[in-house]
Amino acid sequence: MFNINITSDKPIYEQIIDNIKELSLKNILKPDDKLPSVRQMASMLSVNPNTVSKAYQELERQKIIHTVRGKGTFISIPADYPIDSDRIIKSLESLRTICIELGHLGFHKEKIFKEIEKIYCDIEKEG
Amino acid sequence: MFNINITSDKPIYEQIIDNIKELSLKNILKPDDKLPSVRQMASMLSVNPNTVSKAYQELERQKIIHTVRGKGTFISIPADYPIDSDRIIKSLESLRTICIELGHLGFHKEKIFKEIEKIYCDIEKEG
Amino acid sequence: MFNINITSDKPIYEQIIDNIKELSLKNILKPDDKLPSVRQMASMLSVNPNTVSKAYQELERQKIIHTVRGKGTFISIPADYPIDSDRIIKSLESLRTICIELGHLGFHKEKIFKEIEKIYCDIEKEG
Amino acid sequence: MFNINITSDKPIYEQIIDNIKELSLKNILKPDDKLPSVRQMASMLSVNPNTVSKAYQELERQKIIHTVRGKGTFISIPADYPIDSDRIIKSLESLRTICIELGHLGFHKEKIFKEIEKIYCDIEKEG
DNA sequence: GTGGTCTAGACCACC
DNA sequence: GTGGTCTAGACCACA
Repeated sequence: MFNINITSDKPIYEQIIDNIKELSLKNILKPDDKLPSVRQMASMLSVNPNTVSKAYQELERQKIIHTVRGKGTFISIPADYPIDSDRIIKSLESLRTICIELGHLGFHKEKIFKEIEKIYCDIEKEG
Repeated sequence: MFNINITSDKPIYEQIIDNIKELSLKNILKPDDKLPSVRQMASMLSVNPNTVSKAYQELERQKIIHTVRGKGTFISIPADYPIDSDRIIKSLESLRTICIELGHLGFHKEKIFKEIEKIYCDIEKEG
Repeated sequence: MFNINITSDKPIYEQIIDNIKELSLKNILKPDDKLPSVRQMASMLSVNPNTVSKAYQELERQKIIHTVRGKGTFISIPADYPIDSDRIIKSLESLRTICIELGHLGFHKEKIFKEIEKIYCDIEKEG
Repeated sequence: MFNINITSDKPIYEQIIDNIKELSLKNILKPDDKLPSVRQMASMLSVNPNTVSKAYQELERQKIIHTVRGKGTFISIPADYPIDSDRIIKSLESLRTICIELGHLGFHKEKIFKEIEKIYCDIEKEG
């Protein structure tokens, strides 16, 4: 279920975040589903609990999960208006950077569209 | 011409790389155009020459620029078959991650397509 | 273990690269073995950490080593298909240049073969 | 006849040296043949005369060519005993380094032998 | 003039 | 603890 690559240049805590976001978007993790505890998750993934903790904190900050003291951590109901304009701006900048990079790698607009179709095809497969 | 943000979390040398890639894709920097020398660029950007040098070296590895000994650094002619499959895989993974992130921010497929149209509109404006 | 000659005309970071490649080919450094940390290696060789870092980064680009975040740097398992055709072309050009140079120094084909036998004898001694 | 690549990482003056050594070994340039003057060579190759001059000086130091004042520069008769042991040691070290590099690129002894056969095949073609 | 290498020393993110 | 980035300033080879 979780893809973690300790060799990757991407920090492990970010990979955990990405995994949970993906499972949530795919509706495999649904609102009010309980996440494994920090320690369970850490031993599942063979990583340091601090790393998992950092991921959970960031996800909480982004209102994707929330913690109930003494109960555990749960997937949140997506807000209608996230309006975290900083994150939007950053994401759109990243999108721009990647389009440029892909441009240099021979991917032009239509080819990028096709790749995105593929990604959505995968994301919406479940649900 | 160059947008560098010293306070950004993205390393300066990567920002330089991104800027040059963008200018090259926009055809503002054309093949055989001379880039500012390492020292010129460094003083333009108020940055250490080593930082510029690192950016140039990475761009050279990616065959986007090349150096002529004692003369300077020049934009290369795009190769017909670059195909650095590692870079392609990484870029497509980033694209996937960003689509998921944008999904959580309320951007679904059609909205992402519109954003990419905007990006291409900007890139191809010159030419 | 490591032969570094500060007065050599060959850059120190390249000498470090060559040393690690040799130890790896001799199987003295085996896959998953941990390399000394950048700082350890730097103090071992009485060299600046940045210089070691540059060597490690180049070795990583060549997929001979890889880093695990927060853990250190490790010898990689040789890929089945590395095939960096640029590096192969460059190496064969160097081989050609050296054969010509050795030709001028009185080494002809058979004598070069004998030298290579010696080199392989040394490389395969361990293992 | 001359292959010079100003984009190469190898200094131009070394490329000139390599070219002349190769032509000499192939016996296309024979003892007592006159080389183009520094200026002729420079304009032939579109390089700076200083660069050609540096190459000629190094070739003279290696006793591969010699200058007759007022007459020009000529290919020397190969000495029976070059005994430039420094150059021999350096060349054999380079040979070793390249064998190791080629080892990492999937070329083992027999394959290297084959490459050398190819090189000699090319060198001795003329004669 | 150009880029390439190296040092000493600092700060940071990640685990 | 690890590696990654950056600075300031030096020296060198090449053209």
